[in-house]
Amino acid sequence: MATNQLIKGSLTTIILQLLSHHSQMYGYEITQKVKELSLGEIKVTEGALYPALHKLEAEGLLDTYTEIVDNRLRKYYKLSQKGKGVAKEKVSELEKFIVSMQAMLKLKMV
Amino acid sequence: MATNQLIKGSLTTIILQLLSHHSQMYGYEITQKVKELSLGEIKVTEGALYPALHKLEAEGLLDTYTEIVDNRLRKYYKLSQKGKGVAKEKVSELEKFIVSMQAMLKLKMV
DNA sequence: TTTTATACATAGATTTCTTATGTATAAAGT
DNA sequence: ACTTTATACATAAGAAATCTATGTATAAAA
Repeated sequence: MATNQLIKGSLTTIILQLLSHHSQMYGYEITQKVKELSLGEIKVTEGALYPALHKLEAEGLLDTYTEIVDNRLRKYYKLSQKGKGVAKEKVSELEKFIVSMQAMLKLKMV
Repeated sequence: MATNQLIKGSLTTIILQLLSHHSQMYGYEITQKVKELSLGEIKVTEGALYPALHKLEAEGLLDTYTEIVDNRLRKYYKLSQKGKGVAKEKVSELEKFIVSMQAMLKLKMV
């Protein structure tokens, strides 16, 4: 499983999409969920994930709270009201983008 | 048609994919082909395209030649032998990535 | 005792893109 | 006649997003 550089540009949308389908998630959980859903193809690095989460929080798209579980800190993220709207827009854009990419992958030799 | 930031990271692969299906293309032609295939959804800017083409050329993945057509310069790019191999790898990675993205887009609320 | 897993975070470097700018020809619109 | 749009290349400065490396800390497994 190589860290996939294709994720560049879509990580934020992936985070918003996951949080649209889970009432709350913590950082490590997101990395594991992406790994699981991509069948090991996509690895989200911490150096990419945490700054992305902090940025979304700073923009007011995510709300947070912390919990101690098994003596370890967890910082939970959830979509704010504003975040729910932006998530819909961004996910919709990603869907269109995927359709476009598929059109480009279906080419036949000219 | 907004310049799509989702393209980040996949532009190089798109170029290689297009050149896998056209024996040669010039820069402006690539921008138009992407626009056409994406139904206007994806606009490749010149500031992104030309540096990407030059990099691929410097890496030995693309060969070039120029032609004057209608009194205007065209610089044609085509895959080198090495480029053909790399194109296959990169396109295969992109296909896997798209599959992963679809898996993430199909989520249901948990 | 060491490695792996869990869980957060940041700093510096790198890559990649956007925006703006520049040159030049030709066709189309006003 | 003049301006805009299309064609066709290119680069520079800046912004944005990522990777790699590093750091702290607990717990379980090897």
